[in-house]
This record gives sequence, structure tokens and C-alpha cells, in this order.
Amino acid sequence: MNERADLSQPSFSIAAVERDTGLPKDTLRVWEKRYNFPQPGRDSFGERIYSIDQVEKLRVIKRLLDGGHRPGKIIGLSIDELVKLAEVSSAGSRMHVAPDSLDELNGYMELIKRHDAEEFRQAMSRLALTMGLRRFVVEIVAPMNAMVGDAWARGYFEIFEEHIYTETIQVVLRNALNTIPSTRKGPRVLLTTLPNELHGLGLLMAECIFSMEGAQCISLGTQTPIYDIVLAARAQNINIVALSFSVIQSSPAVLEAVAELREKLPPMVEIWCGGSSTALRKKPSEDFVLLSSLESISESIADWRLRNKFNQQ
Amino acid sequence: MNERADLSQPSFSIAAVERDTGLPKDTLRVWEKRYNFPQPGRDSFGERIYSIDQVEKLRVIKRLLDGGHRPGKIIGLSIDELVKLAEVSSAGSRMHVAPDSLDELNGYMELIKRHDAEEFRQAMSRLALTMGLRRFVVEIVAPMNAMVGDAWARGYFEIFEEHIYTETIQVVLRNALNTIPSTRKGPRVLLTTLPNELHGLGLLMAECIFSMEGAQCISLGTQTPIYDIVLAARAQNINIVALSFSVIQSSPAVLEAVAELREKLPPMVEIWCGGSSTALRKKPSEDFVLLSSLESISESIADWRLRNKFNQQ
DNA sequence: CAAGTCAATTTGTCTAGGACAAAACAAAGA
DNA sequence: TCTTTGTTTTGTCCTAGACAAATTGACTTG
Repeated sequence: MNERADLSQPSFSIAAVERDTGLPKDTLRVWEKRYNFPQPGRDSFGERIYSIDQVEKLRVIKRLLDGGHRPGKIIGLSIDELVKLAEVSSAGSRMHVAPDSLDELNGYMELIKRHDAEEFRQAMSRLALTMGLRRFVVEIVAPMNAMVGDAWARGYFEIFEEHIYTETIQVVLRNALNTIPSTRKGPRVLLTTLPNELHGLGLLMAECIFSMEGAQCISLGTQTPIYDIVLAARAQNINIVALSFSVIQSSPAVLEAVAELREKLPPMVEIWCGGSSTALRKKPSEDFVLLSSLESISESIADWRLRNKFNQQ
Repeated sequence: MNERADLSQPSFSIAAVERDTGLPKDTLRVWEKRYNFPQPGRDSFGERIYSIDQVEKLRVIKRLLDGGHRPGKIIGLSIDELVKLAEVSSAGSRMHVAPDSLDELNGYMELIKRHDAEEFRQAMSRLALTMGLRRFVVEIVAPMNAMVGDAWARGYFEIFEEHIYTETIQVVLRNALNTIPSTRKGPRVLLTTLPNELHGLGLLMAECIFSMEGAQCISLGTQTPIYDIVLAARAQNINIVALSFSVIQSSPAVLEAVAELREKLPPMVEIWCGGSSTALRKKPSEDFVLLSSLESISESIADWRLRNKFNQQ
């Protein structure tokens, strides 16, 4: 019969694993040699085929790597141990969520898990209205992003549930953005992500905060090549290029890309970077302004306005 | 304004070239061996360093490749010849736009080219309101998509201008979608694209039409793995899975993926495929319903309702 | 006890050359 | 004109090795 007969257990080519985990092919191959994991099967052409279990373990490992763990130490652990480790190390990031609102957030998570997409959407829209957009983004969306990411890494959420979450929040935020009257003041901000970074939600959240501060936002969506960011910044008379990074990106690649952008961009144009990528926080850099949290956007804008009081009309 | 000739001439690592051009490292290396282009220099560690000229030529080549050209034929041409080729090969596809509205559309294109993003957005919003969403999608957005794609392939549009176009249309469409009252009737439709397909605009256009027909739309955004589409369809009690394909996808991969999905999906769940991919039109298939145009969505839904009159409540 | 220095280890990414299936093309047949 | 061959092109995978950059750990010094 055909090879599709065994598709009850889906298998992945090395390219598919790279796409799904963010781990480069070279790394996957060298891990196999060094740590004996993952040890994929081979198809009739001698090419690696990874099982769903291996991919899932790799996903958790990637997450821990991004959290500062080292492959040699954790790669031998079982998936249960990894998940436990992930919970411990992510427990810290939930600290600054007020405990009483944790129950509330968990309630929304359950809505998704129960696949009540419509009710979830309505709940989010209602919240955005009653809390105000800024608080909604900072107090609800940001922590929920982390929770959804966790749930996915732990296998509690399927990918499609994460997709539904992302899509719903996007609808709510875009809708809210439309209600903000556009101003003529403030810095002109270009928002985008670099190539290979396709998570657009962080970008949208940033755009919400920027817009509420009265900045003029031009979003390019995700995955704009560096050279095109430069062109766009020039054409749109941009003051600030704001970049969003999710965890998936590898550290040196990120910093190198930002350095490259810095070099090609006119000096007056500032680069502001935010997102959950740990790469940004490693060293303070002259190249860019670090937005350590969504709240810091407001401060940074106030600061920018002070600095540029006389240069702007 | 002066180039960055002031500093040392910018050079690109193979990873940077992959990021900027979309050409995989393996391909870059094998081209070097086969076609003697690009021939990067080497740094002190023996690693490739590509010049800005090489990267720019590679970008043009990539454009032509996506347009159907073959590397062996074009890789030896000079950059001027390549650009000329790009202009010629995109001339044909503008045929089936009504000539009188062509001027109007060209006017909007000029708005983007003049980088008047805000005015473009307002123009689009106004159009969507006055024409009605369906006509706006069918008569404006669909042909403009093609024109923007052309302009980009010809080098008339930069990537960032295409990004601005996409982003703007998305905002307008999502905003319009929000004004459609949700119904409880009609089929439940799951909208998404398969992995490797990241063009979400076609999906959004389809969602507009579906929603206006009173269908209940659940969008998963782009790039949902096949296995997760199946899970989502089950969880959300879906009647129709609607997939969007852009030109970029290779023919057999598309058909194979749809066949795989067909096999894993419950038989009552239908698969509807649309988009500009030529692969779908090659052979009529039992696996899916072909949506040959946006207008045909309406007919197909009417048809579906007839067929399922007694099964649905 | 804190802080700096230096060597050892870990880790990711690059190199080379080879292989091969799948896609695209071209030519011959119906 | 359309299908069906065979041939060429092309992308992606393979192995195995190398090495710089990052990190750790031991040691010295203020």
C-alpha cells in the first residue's frame, strides 16, 4: 500500500521539525550524534522521520532552552520531568499576575478548552471595553499569552486551540484599535518583525499601547526583511522602528540582525525591541532600546518626547 | 542620500542571506557549485561572505523563481536583464480586469506608491462601506491583490509596500467583518491554510464572503498542521473545511496534502479549496470542492444548504 | 567574601562533497 | 492536440569534521 497507511501516527521530516520547533536542521543532526536524542527512524530513502512524541519533547526542550537551560543537562530527561521543570521555571513569570485574577484567567482558558470560541470572543470583547484597552492588554492578554504558551508546551493545548486563541485575541485587539482616534502628534512608529518571526500577536499588543499613547503607528505585519525595514523607515519618515521577538528565535541571530538593522538605518531612527525573547535581555546594547514590558512603552514614549521636544514641530 | 559607503562595505553571512532572500543555505551552496553564482568571498575562518550586490541579484532571482522561471536559465543574466525579464513576464496576468475600473485601481496603487498609507486606508474603508462588503472584496480587493503581486514581481513595489497594502486591507476587512451580525444558521465553516502557506489575505476575503452568506466562520489563521485541522473540525463540530492556496505552493504537494486531509477527516465534513494556485485546477478531484472564484462561494453554500436541508436543524 | 582571570567544556553553525527523488522539460507516439 | 515516454534540472537531504563563541568551573587576588 502507500506510505499514508500509517498516518494514524503522523511523522515529520527534518524540515517539518525545524518549522514546528524552531530548531535548525544542523542542530537536530548534531544533537542526534552527541546526545542520542532525538533518534528518528529512517524512511526508505534513508531520510530521518521524527515521531510526534519526539517533536513534542523537542518543543518542550526548545522552550526550556529559551528559558536559559542547557541542552546537555536536560536532553536526557523524560518528557514528564521536562514538563515539571518547565512549570517550575515558568512559575516565576507568573508572579506578577495578581493571584485573584489568576482564577479569572484560568476561567477564560477553560472556555477555550471547552471549545466555546464564540463565548470566549464575547468575553474578551466585553473585558476590553470595560477595563479599557491598555489594562486589557497588560493585565489579560499578556499573562494569557504566557499561559497559552505554557499549556501548549505541556501538551494541555493542541495547536489548533492556540490558533483559536490567537485569532480571537487578534480580532478583539484589531477591533479595539479601530476605535482609537488617530492623532498627528507623537513619534511615527514602524512596527514589524524580522524574517523567521511569524508571531504577530505581540506586535499587535504593542501597537495598541503605542496608539493609546498617541503615537502614529505603521504596521508592516510580520517578517519584513531588514533591507525593506530600512526602505520603509525612510519612505514613511519614521522615528522609531519597533520590533517584536517571540521566544522561538535563537539568541545570536537576533542580536546580529538587530545590529545589522542598526547599521543600515539612519542614526536618528531609534530601534525599540520588545517581546519574550531572552536574547534581548542578555546584554544592554547601544543598538536598541529594550522594552522590558508593555508598560515600559509608555515611559519610553514620554522619554522620547522629552528628548525630541525641540526637533519636532 | 549617501550609501553606507562611509563604513566598511556591508557583507552578509550565509545565514543572513537565507534570512533576506528566502533561499535556503543548502540551495545557496549548491548554486555556487553548479552555476558559479553567487561566488561569495571568504572571511578569515573560511566562511562565505556575500556582497550586497550578490544579495540584491539573489532577491531578483527569487522573485523570478516564484514566478515560474528556472534557475539554470536566468542565473547567468545580469541584474538589468533580470529586472527586464520580471517586467515582461508579469504583463499577461492583468487581462481579466475590467478596463474601466483599471484606472480607478491604478489610482489606489499610486496612493501606496506615494506612501500615503493613511489616505489609502480611508479610501478603502469608504469603498467597503459604499460598495458593500461583497462587491468590495470581489471587484476591488481581488484584482488589486493580483496587481500588487505583479508590481512586486516587476520590482515596481518594494516588499514593504506590499506589506503595507496587505496590512491595510486586512484592517479594513476585519473591521467590516465585525459589523456583520453573527447568525446561528448555515454551515459551520473552518477556515485556515496548510503549513507553508502564510498568505492570510485570501483566507480573510473568503471569510468575508462566507460570513455574508450567513455561515458561521471559525478561522484558525494560517499554517495549521493537517492533524490539527482534523482535531479542530471535530471539536468545533464543523461542516466545511475551507482552505486557501496562493500561487507559491508546488502542485503535487498541495494535492497530496488535501488527499491526506480528506482521509483523516470524517466523510461528512467537506473540503472546499480556493485561491490562485493552479494546482487545484489541474484535475477535478473527489476529495474537495473547487471554489473557482470568490463568487462561487455563494453558489456552493446555497448548494450545500439544499443538500443538507434535512440533516440540519 | 567578592571579584577578576584563565583554561576547559559545551554548543551552534559552518564547511565539503556526494546522493537522489521529484519537478520540469522535451521528444516521440496515438 | 493530447498523452506518454525518457532526460535534464533542481532542491533538499545525507555524512563527517572543524572551530569560534558562549558558558562553566577552578583558581587567584584584592
